Amino acid sequence: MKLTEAEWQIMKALWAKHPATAREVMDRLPAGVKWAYTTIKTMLTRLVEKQAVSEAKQGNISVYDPLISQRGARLSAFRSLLETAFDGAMGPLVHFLVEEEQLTPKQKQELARLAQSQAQPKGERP
Amino acid sequence: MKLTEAEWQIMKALWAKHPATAREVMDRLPAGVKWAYTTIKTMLTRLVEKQAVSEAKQGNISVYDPLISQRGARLSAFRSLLETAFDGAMGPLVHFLVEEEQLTPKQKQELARLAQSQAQPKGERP
DNA sequence: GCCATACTACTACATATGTAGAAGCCGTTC
DNA sequence: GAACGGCTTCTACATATGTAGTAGTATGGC
Repeated sequence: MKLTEAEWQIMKALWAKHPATAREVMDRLPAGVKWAYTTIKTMLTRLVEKQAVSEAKQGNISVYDPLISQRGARLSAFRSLLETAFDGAMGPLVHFLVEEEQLTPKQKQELARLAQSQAQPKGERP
Repeated sequence: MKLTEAEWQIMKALWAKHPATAREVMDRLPAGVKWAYTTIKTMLTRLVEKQAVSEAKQGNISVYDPLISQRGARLSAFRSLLETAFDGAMGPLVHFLVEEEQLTPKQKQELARLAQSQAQPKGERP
């Protein structure tokens, strides 16, 4: 499920609160995003077509719900980046991440800590 | 410098060997990619317009060179993903990376190792 | 009952992206 | 010197994406 930039904005608003009406989505868009109400409707309609969002009518009002999770969306966005920009392999990305800046020392530490705890699970969990 | 999927293919071929003619680029595209020669030319022209690639004439033949590095392209693709899908923060991405699968245990170990070596620089640098 | 709202469906349109054909120019080969 | 093959520039066109207007319809307030 590949989302476009604009679709991400809508989805984020929906994930933040759902089910939600188009108007509610509108109210939750980041301050910078100033779209016409009908633009939001268009995006929502497209997302419904894509089956990223469900639409239910309450009376004549549409109420939307995400059908894909943020995690799922992140996963596919991430995989897509990995494919096109990093030869589809984690190796180059890990290298890039750690070597080529990006991380503050603190984040590096956290990363190291997390990675380690994952790499060597002591009392593993079912 | 935002590259599209197709443009990435071209750039990868160019990074692999450059300067290169359109035909050389064509020969270096991944096996799966079967584009008409003129398609490659179109992509190259667009990349030149975008200033991602330079074009020099040798006689009547165009020879292309990347103007942006793979590293640079990766960086901006990465940042773009971070922006749209991970709230622009490394935190969520690091969490995602480590928690939400993706890494083999081996990679996690490597990541931990790399991250640690970076996180605790002994003779630090200004 | 009538009006102002708010909502919906449909249509529109510019720009971006993927993909390629057509036509013309030039050097190599008989 | 005519034909062939390769290169170039232009043009084309479908689909995707971003963004929104218009017109019709239902609803709550007075």
